[in-house]
Amino acid sequence: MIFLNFVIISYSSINSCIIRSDKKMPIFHNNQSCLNCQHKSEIFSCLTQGELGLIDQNRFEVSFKAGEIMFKQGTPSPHYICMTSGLAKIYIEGYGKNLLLGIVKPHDYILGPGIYVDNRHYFSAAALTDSTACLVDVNSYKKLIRENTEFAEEFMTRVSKQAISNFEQIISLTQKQMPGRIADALIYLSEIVYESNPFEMTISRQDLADLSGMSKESAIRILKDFKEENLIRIEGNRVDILNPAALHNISQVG
Amino acid sequence: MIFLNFVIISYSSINSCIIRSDKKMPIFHNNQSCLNCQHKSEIFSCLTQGELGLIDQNRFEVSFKAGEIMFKQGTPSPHYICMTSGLAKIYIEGYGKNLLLGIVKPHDYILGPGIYVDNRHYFSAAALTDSTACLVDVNSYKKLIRENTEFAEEFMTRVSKQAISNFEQIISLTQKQMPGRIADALIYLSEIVYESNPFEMTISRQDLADLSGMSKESAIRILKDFKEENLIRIEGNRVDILNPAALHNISQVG
DNA sequence: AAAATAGATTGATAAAAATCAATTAACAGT
DNA sequence: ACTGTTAATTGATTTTTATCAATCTATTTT
Repeated sequence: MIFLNFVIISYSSINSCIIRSDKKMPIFHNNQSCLNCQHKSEIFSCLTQGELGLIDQNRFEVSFKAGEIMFKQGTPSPHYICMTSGLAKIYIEGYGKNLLLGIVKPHDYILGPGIYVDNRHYFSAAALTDSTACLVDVNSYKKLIRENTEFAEEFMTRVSKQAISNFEQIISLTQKQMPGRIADALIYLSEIVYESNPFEMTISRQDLADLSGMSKESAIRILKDFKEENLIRIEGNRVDILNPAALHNISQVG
Repeated sequence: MIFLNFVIISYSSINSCIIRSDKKMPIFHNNQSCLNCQHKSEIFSCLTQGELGLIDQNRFEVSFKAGEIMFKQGTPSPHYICMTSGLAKIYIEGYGKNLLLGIVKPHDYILGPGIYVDNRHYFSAAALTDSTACLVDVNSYKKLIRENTEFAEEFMTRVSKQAISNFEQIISLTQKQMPGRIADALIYLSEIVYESNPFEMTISRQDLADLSGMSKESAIRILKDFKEENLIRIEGNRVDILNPAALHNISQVG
């Protein structure tokens, strides 16, 4: 019981930290090293060249096809994951259904509380689109946290910011009615995940429902209601938020 | 959006870290220092005498009457709180109603994600019974995290363990039906908070409802059902779990 | 002891949301 | 183009849960 979580989906991160050329592994689209990576998260600017090299030497890149499971709740977690392309969902497998915790994209990395407890995953991840990601040894990350105070402090700050937005999510799921929760999900997708409006929704209706803590039929009905109220327009997977102010209002009212 | 939280209610902590004698403040029942405190949380065993002294010099003790608010969501948070006697509830003030995140007792301390972000509280705390607590300067804690690697690592571990149990709470609230959630709450109260069976429930029905994410009427009805099924016995505030196995089963089934 | 107050309980009802069943649409493979 | 498969949609219905109103109980105040 009790509440209040931890780490996990960073707002941004090492990115383009692509492939280390290794003859035995398939070669991907880019094989630069972390050292000259152009899209590093600010948190990594705390690191020396040597420290970045440590990360670089303990990573490898994999690709996932849409729908593939990246890791599964309960399994050992020797790596954290930096998304380099595509989207993935993070979800808890609960009683019969899933709770979608969030969606990660390039610039995000995935790190769970298990790394400081028993090195197991406490949630699952699956690719939503064809994706590539760097898998980095967790111990090298923990080593940096131990040895670089600035890095550790920045990490704590990111974890904390995450925690604060999580509170909002908990309140949304437990205290808002379905329209409010769907409004929150649409705002999240538009403003945080796809960063555009209109946007192409690459998640299924079931995923949207899992993100909002309801059945997929209910999620579809709320979307329909919003459509009829001219709050949004939907054509296939293209979602256009016509009235963002009203949507934010629905989010507030619950 | 997204999820997954942070810090906050530690499983155990500095305790009996009672009053520093200060003529200008009311004197409480004990004025030993942290240095010879008999009930320190294991995490503080990482600290040197000097480090403990730092905590000792930056704390003071207050008492709260039952029902009094200890701090309020949104206000600045210059201290973290070590409970030294009594019980307190931690809750988020949501849309019209509260979500009770957990109950703290002596050996617990309260620390929120705000300390690494904007030094504000993201939840409120109120005394459930007459209580005493040490308020300790947050910066001295953060300083220790920065300077003592072992302490920092232990802190991360505690935060992570907390996070893991939080996942269970999120799943309970979002995926279980009312009987499952009340079962979880009763198990939490018996096994974690009061550590006894039967136990004297010092929280109100409204608090129980807030802890389980439902209306107080619904909480009462589920208790009645459990009583009629001979799972529990209730006399006033005394709760006796007659069939813990069945209660755990209800928790599992949802 | 009587009155006042707040909390607990109960029943009746309404609202919210899930489930079930069926249909339609989209799409991959042949 | 046809077939099979999966996802999306819709309507009908049931289940779950909240709300409302009233009563009861315990406790405190006078």
